[in-house]
Amino acid sequence: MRIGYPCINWTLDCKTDRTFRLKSYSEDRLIETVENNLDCLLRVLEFNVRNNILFFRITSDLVPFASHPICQFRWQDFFREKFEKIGAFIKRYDTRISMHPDQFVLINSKDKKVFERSRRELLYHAEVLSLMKLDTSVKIQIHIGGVYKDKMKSIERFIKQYNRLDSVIRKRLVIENDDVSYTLSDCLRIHSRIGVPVLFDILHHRINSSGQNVEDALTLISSTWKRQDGVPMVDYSSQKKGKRQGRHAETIDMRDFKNFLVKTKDFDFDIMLEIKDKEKSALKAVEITLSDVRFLKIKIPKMKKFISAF
DNA sequence: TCACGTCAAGCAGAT
DNA sequence: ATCTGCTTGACGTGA
Repeated sequence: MRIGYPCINWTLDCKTDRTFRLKSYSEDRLIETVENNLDCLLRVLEFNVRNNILFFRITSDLVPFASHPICQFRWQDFFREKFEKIGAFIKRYDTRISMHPDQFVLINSKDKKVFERSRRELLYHAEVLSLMKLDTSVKIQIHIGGVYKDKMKSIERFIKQYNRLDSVIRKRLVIENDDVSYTLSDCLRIHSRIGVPVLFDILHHRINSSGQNVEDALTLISSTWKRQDGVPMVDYSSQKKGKRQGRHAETIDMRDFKNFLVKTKDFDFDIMLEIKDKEKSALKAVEITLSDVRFLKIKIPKMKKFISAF
């Protein structure tokens, strides 16, 4: 099991998701921003390895406007070596990477233009991971999309339009149950048709449940991940107390987390902590898994000492 | 230096 | 009809 957090590290004094306004787009601006984001990404990954955090979600904002028509610059060629260097670091320390395109990516949209924009955005995500030379266990997670007042038709449209996606996208795509529309059972039904692995989101399952307990859910999703997909990925977060359902907590609820670890001790998976304070909660989670013999299945870096990445 | 209006993209649910 | 949340505030103009 690896423990991770998404996109942002608050401890370091750099950002991996710096951006700018579309109106201020220029090649110089793009180069400057991407250079900053990639350099920072390597620093974040090194911070993570030093702290036994071997799972990390890379931000979709790494290359601003990458899938927008305004971007004609070949950032792939310009930054090829930097991407390779980051990828080498990731592989060397056996870090698991994921990406999560944002809410505008909709495979099952009724609007051809929305589907085409989504395809281009997914291609950008797949390109980033290919440039890092990462294998197909490195996944891009998306939700099923909109319901458009007819869930059955929208699921069929998802399947049809999924099959039109480029193979570089399909081999990395995984689907995740969401908090309002598509449940775990909906995702499993889609898996049975097209074989796409299912990522299990604990909090979404609590809010928008299809009835399974956590153990049964993990059994079900585990069989959707094949050898080339790596171990299953799970999104974990605590509900923010007294707030609207689905809001993420400020920091990890250690009692709830320990309960979860005990319940799931017989499964192997990588866990993404979707919690506001990011690496702080990940550090707490790593600490408990390393200090309590009941949870000793956590992965630690292959090499104790490592050469500085920068 | 700082306040604050606005930012590529879509949907669903709340107000 | 309009606003908010989503994985996350922060860019950039004007004073």
